[in-house]
Amino acid sequence: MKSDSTGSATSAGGGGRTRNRRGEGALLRDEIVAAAERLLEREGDEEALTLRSVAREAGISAPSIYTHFADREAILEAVLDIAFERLRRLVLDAAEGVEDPVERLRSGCHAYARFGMEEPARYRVLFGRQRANRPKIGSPRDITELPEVWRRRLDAFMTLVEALDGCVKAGRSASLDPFADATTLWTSLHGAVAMRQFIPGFPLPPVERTVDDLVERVALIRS
Amino acid sequence: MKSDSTGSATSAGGGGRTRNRRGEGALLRDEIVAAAERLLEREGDEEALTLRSVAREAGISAPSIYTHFADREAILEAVLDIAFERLRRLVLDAAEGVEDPVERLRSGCHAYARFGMEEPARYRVLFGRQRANRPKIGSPRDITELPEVWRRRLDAFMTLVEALDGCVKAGRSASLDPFADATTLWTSLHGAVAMRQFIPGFPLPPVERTVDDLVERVALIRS
DNA sequence: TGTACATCAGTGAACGCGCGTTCACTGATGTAC
DNA sequence: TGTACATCAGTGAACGCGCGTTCACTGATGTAC
Repeated sequence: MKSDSTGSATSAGGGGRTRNRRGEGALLRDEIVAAAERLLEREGDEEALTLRSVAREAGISAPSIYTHFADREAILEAVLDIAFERLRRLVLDAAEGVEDPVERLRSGCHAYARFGMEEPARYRVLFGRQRANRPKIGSPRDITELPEVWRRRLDAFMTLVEALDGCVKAGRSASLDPFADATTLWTSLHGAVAMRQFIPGFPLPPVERTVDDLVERVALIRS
Repeated sequence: MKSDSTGSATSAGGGGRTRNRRGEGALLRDEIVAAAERLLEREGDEEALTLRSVAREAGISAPSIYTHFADREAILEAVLDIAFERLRRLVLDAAEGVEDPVERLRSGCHAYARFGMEEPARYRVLFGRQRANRPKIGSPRDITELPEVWRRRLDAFMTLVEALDGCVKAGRSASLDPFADATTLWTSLHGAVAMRQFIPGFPLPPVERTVDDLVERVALIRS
């Protein structure tokens, strides 16, 4: 019951997992990441991802991790990668193919909020407590000066900026500064999602309604 | 340099602190809380407040804490108390005495955001990672059903609701649902503050401008 | 005024825990000859 | 086809660390008589 070395998660009982064949050692990397993802979803908290807990969940010994990851931080990095790739995909897919610029913006915003509500642990990995490697730069002039890791994370955000631009160009938004208004819209969406995660018992309106209100009002959509 | 028992923080050098006189033992409670506050501000992270680190900062031995606090959690509770009392005061003071309802709302919102920007660690204690004792209730009908600890925390928020109500009654806001719109305004302020803390290098507009935009647009102020 | 004693404020040593990481190893598997 | 050997995938034991908490204690200080 309190065994440390044997995680009962993957193959449980008897002999434990069978090791990979020669030349297929790299497969374990994926198993480790999958275990970390499982743990994250189950515990809902990045802090639950210790090197040892991940190893336990994957059904391997702790030192085995080091064949595939430099240290604990590298595992978190991999989880982070997955999270923002997923957010990117969801937002891009939602906007893709939607012709009407306002609907395009709305659709992207709803996808963003839905991700936050339905995959709260992953969302928090992206935008919860700040990680070690946040940008140290003082005040970049524009988004392209941000470090690579941040640009990738903000890909989804850039979709919103472009969508709002589209609304302005089509005369559907009265925004005088689409970039600034897109950032405000984005941080407002973040607040809507984060607070709903934080105080689940609080009588906030359904997130869909708040998203609609925010898009219309913050992005100055003409009705 | 790596002494554990002697924190060099308060009285440093020679004999260490002088113990309180008989009957004045309760004074240590305040010293402990003050040490926790100092640590919080210096480290910027609630997690830095371990029972031992607080004791070190206060210049006392770890077990001495137990005379005044049941456990580590109780120290955090005290820090939380301070944080939301401070937020309450700032927002109430900002709104107090301002006659014009729109200005009253604006003033309260700016105070909220200023608190978040100027005392980020304290703000995060209030609205960062969720604590153990968040409300377990399902879906309260209104705010008065929330547990005491949450009602106190949301006192500042209620000021915003009332201020928005004032705007509506004065015909200065077109809001049809002041409570819902106040919550949206609040979570948007939270997002604006939280994201600025999270990505300090990102070229977001000055928070004051975003706050003004949010008040005007989300609260549907007539201009 | 003197003294025995209770109380109070606080300490030092120790506990068991889970953590990240290192190290020497084991045993199966493929390969060169 | 047989065999010695290198390589690969992964393990078990151990390390030092800081943590929260417990326990028996110490020494100064006020108080009862």
